[in-house]
Amino acid sequence: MKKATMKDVANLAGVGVGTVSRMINGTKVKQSTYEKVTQAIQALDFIPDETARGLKRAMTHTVALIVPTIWHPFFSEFAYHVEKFLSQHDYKLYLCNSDGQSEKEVEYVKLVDQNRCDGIIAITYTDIENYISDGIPFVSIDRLFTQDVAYVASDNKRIGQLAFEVLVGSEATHLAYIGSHNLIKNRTMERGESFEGEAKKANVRFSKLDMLEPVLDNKSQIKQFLIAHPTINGIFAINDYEALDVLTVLDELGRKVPEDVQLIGCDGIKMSAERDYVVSTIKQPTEEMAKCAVDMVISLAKGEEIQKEQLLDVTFIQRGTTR
Amino acid sequence: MKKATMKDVANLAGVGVGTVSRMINGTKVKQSTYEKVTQAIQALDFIPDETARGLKRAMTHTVALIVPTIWHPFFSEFAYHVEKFLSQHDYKLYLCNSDGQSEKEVEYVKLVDQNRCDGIIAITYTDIENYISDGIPFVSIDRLFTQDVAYVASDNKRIGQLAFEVLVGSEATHLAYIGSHNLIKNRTMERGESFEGEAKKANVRFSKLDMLEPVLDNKSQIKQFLIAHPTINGIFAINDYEALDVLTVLDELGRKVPEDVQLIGCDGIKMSAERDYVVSTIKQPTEEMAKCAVDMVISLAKGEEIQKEQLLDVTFIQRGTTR
DNA sequence: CTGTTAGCGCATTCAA
DNA sequence: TTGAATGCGCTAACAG
Repeated sequence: MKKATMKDVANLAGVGVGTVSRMINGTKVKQSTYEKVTQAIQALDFIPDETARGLKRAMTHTVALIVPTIWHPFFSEFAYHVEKFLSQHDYKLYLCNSDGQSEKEVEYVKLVDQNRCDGIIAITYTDIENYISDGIPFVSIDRLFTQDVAYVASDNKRIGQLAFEVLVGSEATHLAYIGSHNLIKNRTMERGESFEGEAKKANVRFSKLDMLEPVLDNKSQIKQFLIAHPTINGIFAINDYEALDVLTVLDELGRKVPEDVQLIGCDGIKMSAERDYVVSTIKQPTEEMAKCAVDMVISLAKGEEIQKEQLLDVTFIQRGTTR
Repeated sequence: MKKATMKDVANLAGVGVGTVSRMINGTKVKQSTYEKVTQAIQALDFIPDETARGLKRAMTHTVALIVPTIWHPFFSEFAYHVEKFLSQHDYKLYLCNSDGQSEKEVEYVKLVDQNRCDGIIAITYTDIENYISDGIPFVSIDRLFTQDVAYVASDNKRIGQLAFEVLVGSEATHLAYIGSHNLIKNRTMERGESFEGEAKKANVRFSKLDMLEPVLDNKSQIKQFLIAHPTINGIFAINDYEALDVLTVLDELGRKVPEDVQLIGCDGIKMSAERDYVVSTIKQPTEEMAKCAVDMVISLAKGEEIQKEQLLDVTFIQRGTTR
């Protein structure tokens, strides 16, 4: 049977379409009509056409999430929470994998102009700020824009400090930072900078390996570095993947973790909700970041004024790679 | 500036709206008008309103993907590929986390009736077949429906066979299957069944631990089982997570892998594209499954007739838990 | 090849 | 409180 429209409902209930529309949108109607219409809706299995509503209201109740790839535990955890919170507000989510390519990001940003979604939450590490037509509801994650773009990020400076505190607190005497970066300024760089800053300030022995992306021979560079600095006994890696690679290399070098060397990662990734963290780590508050981003983007979509910057706190998670 | 509409473009170019529409939809027009219109489009930054197109054509070029949770490497890999293939066909993807709850699945299935999407790809382990109004474009993954629902699955019988062949081929003499299942009939159960069948057929010593979900004390049950059957030296786990738990328990019991005991998981999960598999495993052809599902759902959305059953082949991936 | 027009299904204005 | 009418932006049918 063909899908029922509002007109069908109105006819069956013996009222005007306007009345049905108002009822659906929550305007109060007389009790008797309410019942008639409700019956008609049920009888016809009527479900409002969201496309038509979208056209009329110029609002889709949809948000696009742009990530480099959903196939990564940090992004998939984030996406999970974003969808959860959006869903609580009755919003739908477009999933957009950019593969880190600027052109794809730009393509997905157009979803707003096409009226396919009301706003965008994006994790990008390329240069797209120039393509964000201003005025579109856009919330960036962990990214510092020069322009007037809303963002939520975890406190990356605090991450470096915390890593320092933990390592020194458990008697590391020669610290090292191991990480990589690309040319776009993003906030993860601050992790290493503040870690280094703390070490220098406290006059603790410090070395670093900061590679320029794309990094092809990550593990061999790490190995070289660790051989060159054999006294390192406290390592802070820029993220948990890097930490896992460091762990592998340490193992190859026959160095015991955490007895000989302690290691802290960053991000707090887990393969999935019920699995454990992979190393001792500084955890980003993924769920709060998602909630924050959702609240912001919905507010922006409604044209409300918001606090454009949100910095959230991080926590240390103790696992097997520190004592 | 307000968004330009087709009418604006038509006015500026001095043509009718129909002409503009036809141009956008690829109908041939005279070279001179083509140029005029193209200029007007660029001048006005015109982007067609997809909501209006959707209303008119009753087609949204959007597909919904329902998964238990995107925060799981198998589902996020699958979702990654699904989005990639959809994108190649110029389709968008709604991400839907069901948390394994039937009500949420039903809610998301309604997206089709709301005209928010043209079809659905779903990985479900609950009893929703009754809620799928027939006729809606629905493709199920790894799930055996009693009704006339299209599905794509990997060859789960072959999975069990392959696991058997590999283990026996590398000289395991006492095989075991470790897994769990719930009450909904799904195809993963076939993995253990065919594995057991092969063992019986070949007269190889065989034990099994098949737990009923929800399993609360997975590892302790595994430990008990392995202690009760100390001669087991070849284990097939229903999936890679189960295999990881088995690995942990074996380690606790001081049994060397793969020297004392060999272990094969299933699914072939990786934390992300560039990371490695976590154990020796029988890999599901995730990417092909995604391609297949996308092709099927788009065909169904177009009203085409399709082959409703697709069984795809699996492969053994050798890693550190087998010799 | 092109302009005009009639809806797609709904929300909203204006009268009643 | 309600019905009727108008139009959101676009596509497709029709006439030229």
